[in-house]
Amino acid sequence: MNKAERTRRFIIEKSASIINRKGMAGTSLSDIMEATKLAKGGIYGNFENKEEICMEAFLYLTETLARRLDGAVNLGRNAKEKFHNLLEAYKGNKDVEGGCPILNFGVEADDTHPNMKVYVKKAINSSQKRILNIISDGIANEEISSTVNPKNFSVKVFAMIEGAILCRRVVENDEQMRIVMDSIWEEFESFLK
Amino acid sequence: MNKAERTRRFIIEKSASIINRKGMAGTSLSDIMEATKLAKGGIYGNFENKEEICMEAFLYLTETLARRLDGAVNLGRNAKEKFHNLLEAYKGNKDVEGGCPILNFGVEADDTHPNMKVYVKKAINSSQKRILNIISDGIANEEISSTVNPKNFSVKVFAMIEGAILCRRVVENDEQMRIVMDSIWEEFESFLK
DNA sequence: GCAAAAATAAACCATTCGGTCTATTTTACA
DNA sequence: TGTAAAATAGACCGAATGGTTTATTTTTGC
Repeated sequence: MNKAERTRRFIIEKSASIINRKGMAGTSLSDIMEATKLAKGGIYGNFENKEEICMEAFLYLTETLARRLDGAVNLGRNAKEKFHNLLEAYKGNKDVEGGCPILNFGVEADDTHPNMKVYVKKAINSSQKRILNIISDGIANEEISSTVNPKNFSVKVFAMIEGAILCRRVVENDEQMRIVMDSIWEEFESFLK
Repeated sequence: MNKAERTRRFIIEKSASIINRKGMAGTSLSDIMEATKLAKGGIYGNFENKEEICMEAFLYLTETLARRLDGAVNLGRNAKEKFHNLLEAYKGNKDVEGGCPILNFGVEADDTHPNMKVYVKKAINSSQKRILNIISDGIANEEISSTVNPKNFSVKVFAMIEGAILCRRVVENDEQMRIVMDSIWEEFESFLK
């Protein structure tokens, strides 16, 4: 990684949580300048424009999150453990400043940033696939009842988690998140053979 | 309603869907001027600042939505019909331009607009209460099994719906919304005596 | 360690931002 | 219908916006 790549990376890392919190429109170049302690030249020498920084910030945030979730899942030795670890990882993810990037960028991008929307779409897909794979594998090795529809379940669980994240952030307490997660887990356990 | 009140109302109605789509930070005064065909003086004579317009726009959007949902619910003669009507009303709510204001304003407000966050919090509460009341009443008149926890169910259903709205808007098709709604309905039916 | 290349600081740009002010028009009421 | 009050248009404001350019500094490879 040469200097340019390192600086680019540095700018993304420093900007990502600001953009995640304040939004794309709400984050100004001076915010980014302050966070990186770089002058405009230093930033625009590495990026085309603000939009490019936002794009990269989103990818960085989702990749970081994906790594964490995948890491948790992979610690499980079977579907039950994997799914449990995934829920716990989501619950404990408060430290990603600003909340879920899929939620934040998705809401802002849907009407105004078609390019960003494509990235968010992919991130939603990956998130649902992570759940789906656990279920499908669980069915394949006869851990989970084959009557379960993995696609439907993964769509539903993902929606519930995103909704719960919204509520946790706005209402400012964990009760609703706990209720939702407990409910997901209860349903999952009923699938186990 | 005198002229000032009418103009104020007019500005809110014209601005609301723009702010819902582009966000508070993403909506400029010139956007509002263009939508209302008013000059700055005409706008600032009726509002203190942009934030006040955003606040009122949110209230207008949520009140409009609440009226529609309540209207649908009240057409039902029992818990089953009421809940069915509510789900259908949510499904058909695509015409509120920009999607659910709770989602849009909630995501933008959570880190940056504490006053707005209070309003969103109240709107979440009302939405959950609408669901909760249907269930509680259904239990009271022995239509729904008393083993159901109305609070937990309403929290869960609300989270699922908001998550589904996000997915519908980003992924740009109704499949996930349909899956989520079908799943909610299936669970609800299992509660009926 | 030196020269070429890459990266950065900072002055600069036009434009837009939210917001104010005053002159004029419109409304409302007697 | 005349007049006082309310409402609006539009010029104006300074600050901040995203973005460009140029001169300087820092890296890099020999």
